Amino acid sequence: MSSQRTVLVVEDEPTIATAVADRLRAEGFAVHVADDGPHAVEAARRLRPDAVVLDVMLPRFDGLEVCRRLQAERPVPVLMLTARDDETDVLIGLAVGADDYLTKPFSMRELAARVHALLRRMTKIAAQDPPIVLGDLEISRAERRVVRGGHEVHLTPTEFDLLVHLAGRPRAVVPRERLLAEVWGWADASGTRTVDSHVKGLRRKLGSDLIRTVHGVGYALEVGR
Amino acid sequence: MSSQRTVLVVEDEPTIATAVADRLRAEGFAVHVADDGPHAVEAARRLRPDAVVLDVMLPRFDGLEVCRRLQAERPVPVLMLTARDDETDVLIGLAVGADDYLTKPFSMRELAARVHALLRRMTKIAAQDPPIVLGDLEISRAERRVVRGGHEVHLTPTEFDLLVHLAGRPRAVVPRERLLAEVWGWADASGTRTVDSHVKGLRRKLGSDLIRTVHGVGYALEVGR
DNA sequence: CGACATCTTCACAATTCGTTCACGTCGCCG
DNA sequence: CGGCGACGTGAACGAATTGTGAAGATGTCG
Repeated sequence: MSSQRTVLVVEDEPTIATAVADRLRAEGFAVHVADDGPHAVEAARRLRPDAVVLDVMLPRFDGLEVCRRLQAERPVPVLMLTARDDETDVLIGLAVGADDYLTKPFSMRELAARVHALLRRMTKIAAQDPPIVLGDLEISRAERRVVRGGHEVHLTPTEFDLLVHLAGRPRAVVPRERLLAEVWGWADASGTRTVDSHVKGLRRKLGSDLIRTVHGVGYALEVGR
Repeated sequence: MSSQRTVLVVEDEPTIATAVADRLRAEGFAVHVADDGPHAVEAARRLRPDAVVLDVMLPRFDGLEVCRRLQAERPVPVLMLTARDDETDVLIGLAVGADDYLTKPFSMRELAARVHALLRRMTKIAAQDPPIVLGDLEISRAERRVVRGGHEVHLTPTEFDLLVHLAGRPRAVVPRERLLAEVWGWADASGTRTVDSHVKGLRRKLGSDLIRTVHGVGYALEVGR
């Protein structure tokens, strides 16, 4: 249950990156490092880290842009590293969704403390974010776990996101296009069977009665009120 | 938020469209862009967005016309973008069902704030679009389900859409030409028996007393008040 | 590197749906 | 009352949509 937390460090300066990564690993985190904007967004998408440590100055596109994109895809706590004590950076950073900031130079001790604080704060918020209970189906978004009929079911990340989106409007039909947009971030909905594939997975794991298909439109979650 | 919100942006100017879309994505919305009137109506039908950001000036037919058609199909909050501070536009916009408006030039920040406000307001007012209840007939558009006399009846997509359009004006005669236009999107109403065919299906499934034929004109839903 | 998990696509089968056709019936009008 | 056009109906065809198993690609982890 208290599974290891994952932190994504986005920093192009190898010296700093290594130092930060080592310290956070010593604190018990699983750490991944990305060295520019595109890599960071990419890595976050795959990794779904519990927190991101983000340098403002980066190759390709900067930390602010990264932050904006991360928040657009999935809310994630961000600790921003600013080079100078420039209030502008800080304000902009907070505007695009950063949750805390640290001015270089900073001590590793302080960094670790901030990351811990960030995660504590976030898990508190997540804990207030109540599980979705629909009949005999229970979805905990904070823990990303699903229970049906009393026992836990393992879902892949995509399956989980899909289920959450369907559960957001219980019994209502969610168009495939909309699922593609919200879960996958795709604009083009033609010629792909991805949604169907994952619905198949959900039905296999959760029972074939859970998801109703509405021909020509989309899918709907069928649950007791 | 329980589930991500989808916004449809209707704007033919690529620069503005991109800027608006990016900002809204950064705010956590799933965004789709349509670049003219027909595309907008089409996209809204498939996507069922939670809100629409709509430019008044558009190719093919203008924003007001789009707004009118959207409201005719399904109530959806609309934020209208007007080029100049012309009160006429604003008044007409509000008349055809827009819920708020913004005069160009506007800041992205303001746009985002308006969209958020729109959704907050709307979710409070209409938690869900309520089912249509007509005598012993119950139609849930969100679930795309129909119940008559207490038990559920399965309708095909076209049958369902047809029924909804008839139920939109209970007891009134809806001309076939109008049905063809609204349900099928056909301009040409001659030489086809498609409407009749689907009315047949509805009568078979829901009872022959439900739909009255008005010779030479169209059909009407006959239901208790 | 090799085992494993995940995501997406592909090809094929099964199902569902839409439209038209042919023909019988009905209603309006002179 | 007779005719003509509109409507009802069942069948049937093709088209579109979905279910499904498996393969390929990619990435993760030890």
